[in-house]
Formats: sequence, C-alpha cells, structure tokens
Amino acid sequence: MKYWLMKSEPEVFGIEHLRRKGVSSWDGVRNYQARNNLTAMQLGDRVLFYHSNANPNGVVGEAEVVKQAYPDHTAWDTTSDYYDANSTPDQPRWMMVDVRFLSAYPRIVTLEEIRALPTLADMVLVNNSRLSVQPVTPTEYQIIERLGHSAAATAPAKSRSAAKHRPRRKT
DNA sequence: GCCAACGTTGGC
DNA sequence: GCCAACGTTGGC
Repeated sequence: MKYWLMKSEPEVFGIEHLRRKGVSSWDGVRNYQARNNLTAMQLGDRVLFYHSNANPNGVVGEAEVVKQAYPDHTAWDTTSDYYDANSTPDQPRWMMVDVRFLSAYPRIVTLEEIRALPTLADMVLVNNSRLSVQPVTPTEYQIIERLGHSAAATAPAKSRSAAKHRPRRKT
C-alpha cells in the first residue's frame, strides 16, 4: 500500500464535500507529474486530504483510492473549466481516480506546523509546494495522522514576520 | 492582492 | 534544444 497527499481548495471541493459524497472522482488534474502520480495509485492506497488556498492551509483528513486511474472526461467537455482540446476520448491525456472519504481530523494539521517539524522536512509538500498530487512516505503519513488525531497542536514555530498574519482577503 | 516559484509554449 | 515570455499555483 502506498501513501499520497492530494490538494484541493476547500471552497471548490473540500473534505466536507467528500464526506457528503462518500465516493468522488478526483478530476481536473492538469499537470503531468501529478497525472503520473494518479496513474501510479493502487486500490486501497491512502490519501492525505490537504486544503490549499485556505485559512489555514493544512491536512484535514484522509481518503482511500477505490478506483484506479481512468480517463478524465472533463478534459473533452467544452463546458468544463478543465477542458483541454488536446485530450480526446481516443487519446486521453489526463487521468483521474475515485477516492472514498475515510475521516476528517478533529483538527487541521497546518502547513505551518508541518514546516516546523524536522521529521517532515523532506515532504514534497514542503519542497515542491505546487505539486497537487504527491507521494508521501509511510512515516510521514503516520506522523501527520497522529497529529491530526491528537488533542492539541504542538506549538508552531514563531512566525518570521507580522505580515504573515495579515487577514486574508477574498478575491 | 501580490508575487515567487514553477510549468508550458513557441520562436529561433 | 534553448530559453524568454507567459500562465498558473499557492502561500502570505
């Protein structure tokens, strides 16, 4: 069994959406490296569900892969935000998987907290923040899972600048 | 809203 | 094949 981290913006599709749906396809991935990771997923692989462009950003729960990679049909839907003229039913360029809701953590494991932990310094999340589907080691998964179920956050490192905490504006 | 980092495109 | 220009992501 392998471990992954998948990002989504909570306003678009958050952990609560997945909880309500139970099982959902993970469509809209339009990056080759992320696509390759989707393709490598096996039934039963575990997924950390990460909220990006959120306040705060962080891992909010878990899911599991219940259907392996198959063509992402939103790529040839001209009405979709994810339409890509270069992907067709004959020559699909983009893939998606189905995931099933497993749990929502009692608290968010924030990006700030992850960055502060030396044991998580090698996470792809920390070193390639733009990759939306990324591998996670079993150890990393276990550490985050434990944090997610722990009662209180470990004290995060003191922020480097006050600007970090300026209120987020809606765009 | 700003902007750094990263990915993709296209001219040559 | 290189690389500048451009577009997107995502943290802040």
